[in-house]
Amino acid sequence: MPSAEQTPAPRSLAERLDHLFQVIHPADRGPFSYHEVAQAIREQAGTDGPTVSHGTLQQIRTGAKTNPTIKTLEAIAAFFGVPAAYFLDDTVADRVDARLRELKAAATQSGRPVRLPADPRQDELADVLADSNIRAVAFRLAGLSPRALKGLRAIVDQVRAVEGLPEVGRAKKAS
Amino acid sequence: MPSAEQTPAPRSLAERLDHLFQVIHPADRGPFSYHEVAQAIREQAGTDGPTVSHGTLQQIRTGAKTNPTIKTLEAIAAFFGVPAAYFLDDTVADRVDARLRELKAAATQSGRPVRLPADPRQDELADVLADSNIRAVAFRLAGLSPRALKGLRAIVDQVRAVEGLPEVGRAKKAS
DNA sequence: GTCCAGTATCCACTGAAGTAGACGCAGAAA
DNA sequence: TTTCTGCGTCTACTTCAGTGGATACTGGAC
Repeated sequence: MPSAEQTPAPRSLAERLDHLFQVIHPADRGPFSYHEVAQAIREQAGTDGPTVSHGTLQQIRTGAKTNPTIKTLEAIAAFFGVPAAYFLDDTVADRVDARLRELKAAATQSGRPVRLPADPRQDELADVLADSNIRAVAFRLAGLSPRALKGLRAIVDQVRAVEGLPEVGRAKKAS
Repeated sequence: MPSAEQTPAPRSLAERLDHLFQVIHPADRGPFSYHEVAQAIREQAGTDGPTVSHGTLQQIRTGAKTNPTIKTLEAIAAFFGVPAAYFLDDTVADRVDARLRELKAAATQSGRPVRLPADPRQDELADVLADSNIRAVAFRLAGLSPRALKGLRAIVDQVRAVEGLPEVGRAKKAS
């Protein structure tokens, strides 16, 4: 039952970031570019939050820099919607990767949401934010009591109805 | 599941390191000194591992430096026997602190120094196994609008607060 | 073919993290 | 008392993480 992941090799920081780039991206296109991520982090952070340059992203991903500061790490993690501990802790990394697979499967099942036909580039941005927000919610579920989760499930079902989304059959259980 | 801890959870990096200094030390004496920790890390690491100077320890603990590199963090965490994610992730920090309290209570009776030889992350396996309810919610998130997801995130955060769970996400609140 | 927009990579520069020595201040021993 | 030892703090210096512009490459539009 614990779909035992057998990626035994303790992956390096570069490999972990590369993995995020490969796995997390809009469904209808390829991975993010360094400039994209850097700019998104810059906008999302505003004035208070930490930012990361495209150069730093490239250097960390390619292994040229192996010892970033925690603020850099947190900024990157926040963009991809994963806890910063993902880069430091094998256990956290495995759990996150497992959940990422679940979310990816769920997203492909429900199909792409239809969005306003505005600027196609903004459409992609909205897609990205959606994925990121899903992860933000999903990670917050850990530790909640079954009772609370049941209540939340009902709430989400109601929200789905409001937004005109189909019901989720409980038979869906992509292993 | 962790009983709702009421202790004032250390939040900032400085507070967390200070907490480790206060909690983890030989039973028959006071806390470690910076020089002690620095030298112990130096010896324990040998030639390959990362080291930390006494100045760095003091600066981080007092808040003079708030953005260390991950190798510095890992070296400190290794000495105190806690996962490096302790400094970044509230959930990990709470779990470790709970375990530390247990060990301290047991150690003060037996007169042994407080250490963390065991892996404090084994508890997370239970969380993973209890994920069926989480999956049920997560599946329903796919396709929802960013606006709805943001609202749900707030709801989940409130539920977490009600159940005494720590906040999720970037723990940093750079003053 | 020529542009052009977007990409990854490289690299000189800036600034902050890390270092290690100096300093002052305790408390204990002589 | 003085001396010594060990402590935390401070700080000049070194090192390297982070930045951002330059560069070259690619694929598509014309």
